[in-house]
Amino acid sequence: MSNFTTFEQLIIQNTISAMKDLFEVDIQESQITLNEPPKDFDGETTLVLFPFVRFTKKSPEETGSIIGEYLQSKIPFIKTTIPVKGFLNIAFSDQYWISFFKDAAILPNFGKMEPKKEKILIEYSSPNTNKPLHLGHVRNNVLGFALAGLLKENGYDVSTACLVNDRGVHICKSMLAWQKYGNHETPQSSGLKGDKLVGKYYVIFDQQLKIQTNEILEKWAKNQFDRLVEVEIEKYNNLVLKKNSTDGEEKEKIEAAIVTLAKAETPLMIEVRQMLLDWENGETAVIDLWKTMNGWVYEGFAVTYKALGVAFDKYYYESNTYLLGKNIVEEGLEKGVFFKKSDNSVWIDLTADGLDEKLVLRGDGTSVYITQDIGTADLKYNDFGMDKSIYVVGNEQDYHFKVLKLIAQKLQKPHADGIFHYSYGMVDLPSGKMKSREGTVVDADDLVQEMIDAAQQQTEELGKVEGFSASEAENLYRIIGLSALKFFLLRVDPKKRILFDPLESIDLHGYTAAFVQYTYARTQSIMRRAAADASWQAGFEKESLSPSEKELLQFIYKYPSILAFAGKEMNPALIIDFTYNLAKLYNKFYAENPIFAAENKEDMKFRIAISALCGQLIQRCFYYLGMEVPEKM
RNA sequence: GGUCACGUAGCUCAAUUGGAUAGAGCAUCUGACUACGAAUCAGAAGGUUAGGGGUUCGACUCCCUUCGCGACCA
Repeated sequence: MSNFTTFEQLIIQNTISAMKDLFEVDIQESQITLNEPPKDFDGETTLVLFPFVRFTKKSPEETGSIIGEYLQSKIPFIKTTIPVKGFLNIAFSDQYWISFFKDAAILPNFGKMEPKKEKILIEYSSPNTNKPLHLGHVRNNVLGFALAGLLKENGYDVSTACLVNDRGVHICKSMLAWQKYGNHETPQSSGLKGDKLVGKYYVIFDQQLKIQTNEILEKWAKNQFDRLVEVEIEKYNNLVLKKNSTDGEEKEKIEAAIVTLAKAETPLMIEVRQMLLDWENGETAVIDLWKTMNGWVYEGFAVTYKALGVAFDKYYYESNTYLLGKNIVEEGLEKGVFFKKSDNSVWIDLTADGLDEKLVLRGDGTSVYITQDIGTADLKYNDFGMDKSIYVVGNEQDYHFKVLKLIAQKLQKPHADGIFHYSYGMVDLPSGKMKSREGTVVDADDLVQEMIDAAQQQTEELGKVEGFSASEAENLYRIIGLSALKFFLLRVDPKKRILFDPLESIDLHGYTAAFVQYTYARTQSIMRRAAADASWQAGFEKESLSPSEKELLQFIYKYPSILAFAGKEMNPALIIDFTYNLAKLYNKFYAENPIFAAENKEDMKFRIAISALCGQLIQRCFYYLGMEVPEKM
C-alpha cells in the first residue's frame, strides 16, 4: 500500500487540520469517529460531528458544512459532503476507487501484515488415547488450525503443539478390558482402525463395570459387605437413610453418590487402580501393553488428522510431563505462594482473587491436573520462548485456566502473563448434548465421510462432474465436503456454543463453503478464457464505475482492516464472513456486468483483473483457514 | 450454595465493541437461463433484541433486577 492513502487517514488528518485552521483547536485522532453511512446514502464514510460542536460553538449541521467545505478543498477525491443532523456524510469519486485498485488491491499479498517479532505458541487438539476423536475435537482442530493461519497472516511467528493425554486411569480402562475380553484382537485381525479398536474396549469396560456395580449394590442392599471397612459401611448406610428421606433432584444426587461408592469397590476398578500403579512403577508387561495399544491409537489419529488436514510442529505427551510440576510446588512452598494442610496436601489460596482455595498436590504426594499444567507451561516456554501461549480448550475449563494463569503469576513465571485460554463453546446436537453413554457421540471419521458422501450426491445430481476423471471427481467431493464442515464450524463466534444440525451442515446453498467455492470456480472459468489474450494484465484505463463494480471495490478495500480486526479478536468467523460477502458481491457484479462482451476493451480488462483479484482473495482466505478451493465444480 | 457465560425473525447465525431505519442464510412466496457456469441473480414477507428499571445526545451492546438455559467450583 505504498503510495496509497486510505480514505480514513485522509479524512482524519484533514479534519484535524480543519479544526486547527478554522477554529484554532488541537484535537486528537481519538476524538474523531468515522462510521459507515446509512444504506440510502451513496457514500463511503460518515464523520460524527458531536465531539466538535463544543469547539465550534455552532449547530451540528453548520459545523458539518464548514468542515465539509474544508475537506472538499483539500481532498480532490471527495465528490460530495452532506451534513445530516450530527453526521457528515462523505462521498468519494470513482477515481478514488480505481486508484485504490491499481495502487493497492492489485499488489500481491494485499492485506497481509508485515512480520511481527511476537512469537505465539498455539496448543490445540489435546486428544485422549482411550477413544477416537469426535465432533467436539473436530471443532477444536478446525478452530486451532484456522487460528494459527489467521495469526500467521497477521504477521505473528506462530508455532503449534499438541498435548496428548496418553496416560491415566481412563487409558488403563481400555487396556484392562482388552486384556480381559480382547482375545488378542488387533487392528490387523479385526480390520478396525486402531483408535476405534481401543475405544471399543473402553466402552466394553464401562459396560462390564456397570454390571459389577449393580452386583455390588444388590449385595449391599442385603447387608453383604465383602471387603468394606467400617467407615465406608457407615457412609453407605447414612446415604441410604438420607436417600429415603428426600426426593427429586436431591434424591438423584444421593443415588449417584451411592453408585460412585459401589463402583470404587468393583473388582474391575480395583484392578484398574493396580494397573495404574504398575504403570507408574514401570512394570514391563503393563508398559508394553500400553505402548502397543497407544501405537494403534496413534496410527488411527494420523489418519483422522490427515483427513482433517491438520498438523502440529511439536507433540507433547503427558506420560513425559505428568511429574513435571512437583518441583515447582516445592519452589512455591518456599516462596510462600502455596501452603500445606495437616494431611500434607498442598494448596493455594485464591480467595483474594475472587476464587477459592485450590489443591495443587494431594496428601499422598500425587499430582492433580493443574500441577502438570504448571510444569508443562515451563517446558513449553523453554522449548519455544514464546511471548504468548494460547490454549485452545473448551469453555468448560474456564475456571481451570484462570487458576493456572493466577498460579503462574504468583510464582512470577516469565511466561505467566502470556498464558491465554482460547475458550470456545461446546458443540450441541439437536437432540441435546453429546453423551458417549447414550451413543449420541458423532465420530470424527464418520462425520467427514458423511460430508464427502453428501457432497458427492449433490454434485452428481447436478451433473457437475462431466469430463472429470474418477480421481478428480473424488478429490472434488473431498474438497467440497470437508470445507462444508469446516465452514459450518468456523462461521460462528468461537466463544459461542454451536448447534450442529447434520441436515443444515450438508446443505450447500446460502451461507456455505460451496457458495464461496462456486464463486471461485467462476472466476477461474473467466481466467481460463482470458488466458487467450493476456493484454488485460498490462492494466486498463477507466474513468467511472458501475454501481456493482464500485460496491465490490469498496468491499475489497475493507479486507486489510477485517484481517487485522479478526487477528486481534482471534476470530476466524470474521474472515469467513468476509469471503461469503465477497462472493456474494462478486456474483452480483458478475450478473450485472458483461465481461467478454463488455462495451469497450478497457472495461473488459478491468473486469478480468477484478475477477482475478476476487479469486485470489477467496483462495488465500480459505487456504489459511484450512480450506481448499476447486478450479471447477 | 457460589462463580462465569449465554438469551436477537419460525430455525441457524450477524451487527465494525455505545451510533442513524437491528442485517444474512435456511424454510415460505414472486420473478430471471438461445447469456462469461442458474451450486447463481433480483424481489416479497418475517422483530417490543427474554421481561422490568437505570446511565446519555444515542443502548442488542454498559449498570441493577427478575425469569430461562448451560458450564464450572466445594
